[in-house]
Amino acid sequence: MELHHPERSEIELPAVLHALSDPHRLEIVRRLAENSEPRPCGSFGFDISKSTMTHHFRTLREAGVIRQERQGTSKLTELRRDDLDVMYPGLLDAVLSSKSVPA
Amino acid sequence: MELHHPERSEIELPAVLHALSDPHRLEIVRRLAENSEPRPCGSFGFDISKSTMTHHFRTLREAGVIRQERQGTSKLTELRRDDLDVMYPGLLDAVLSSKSVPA
DNA sequence: CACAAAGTTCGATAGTTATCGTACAAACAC
DNA sequence: GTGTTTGTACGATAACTATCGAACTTTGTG
Repeated sequence: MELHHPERSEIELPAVLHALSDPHRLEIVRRLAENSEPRPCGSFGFDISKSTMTHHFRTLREAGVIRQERQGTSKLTELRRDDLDVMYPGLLDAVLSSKSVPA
Repeated sequence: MELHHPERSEIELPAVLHALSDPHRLEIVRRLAENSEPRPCGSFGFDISKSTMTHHFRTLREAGVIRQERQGTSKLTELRRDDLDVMYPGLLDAVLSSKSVPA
């Protein structure tokens, strides 16, 4: 399947806010921000099923929050910090600077 | 009915992000920010029903984004900018500084 | 080739949400 | 009192969402 990523200019604020409003997805974004190396989806030790993880990653990707790329049998994920900082300056920093809550 | 407002320390980030992720509610918050006078709920010319407006204002209030107070037959609404700026510094500014989209 | 690893797709389900119309309540004006 | 204004409560409904398990695909490894 093709991975659809919105262009920078197509990243919509309500979609970004909605993507970040789920505790699991918020935690994913926090961890991606702490460790800026792209990392596979499976490297988050959440206690939820693989198909649910797929759903959350797709939500983040389609909102323009993350970028995903196939790499062998896994899929590397990184934060679209550059694009988000241009479109919505300060938003990601504000979200990330608040205390983390266990997912 | 009693109006429940969360304490400042009880304002949860996912709830705030969710409250702001709806285009109607985002527009309400933008207008409250532009004109800092408390204003009645009916003073937003949205083309949605009164009961839906009640729903959106309740969502914003229970998330801790707005404060509401009865004043005669109407109800005055104002942004909880002080509390939001303490709990999540920069968040509201980042959201408000992005271009407005018609609801 | 067979097998393992990492994700996706496909229902299914239970819960939430945005919307409406109608009926109701509270405060005010007359 | 009768209305008027402003908003709430109550169903109802259609759409969306978070979750799962089972089957599948793709890539790499032996």
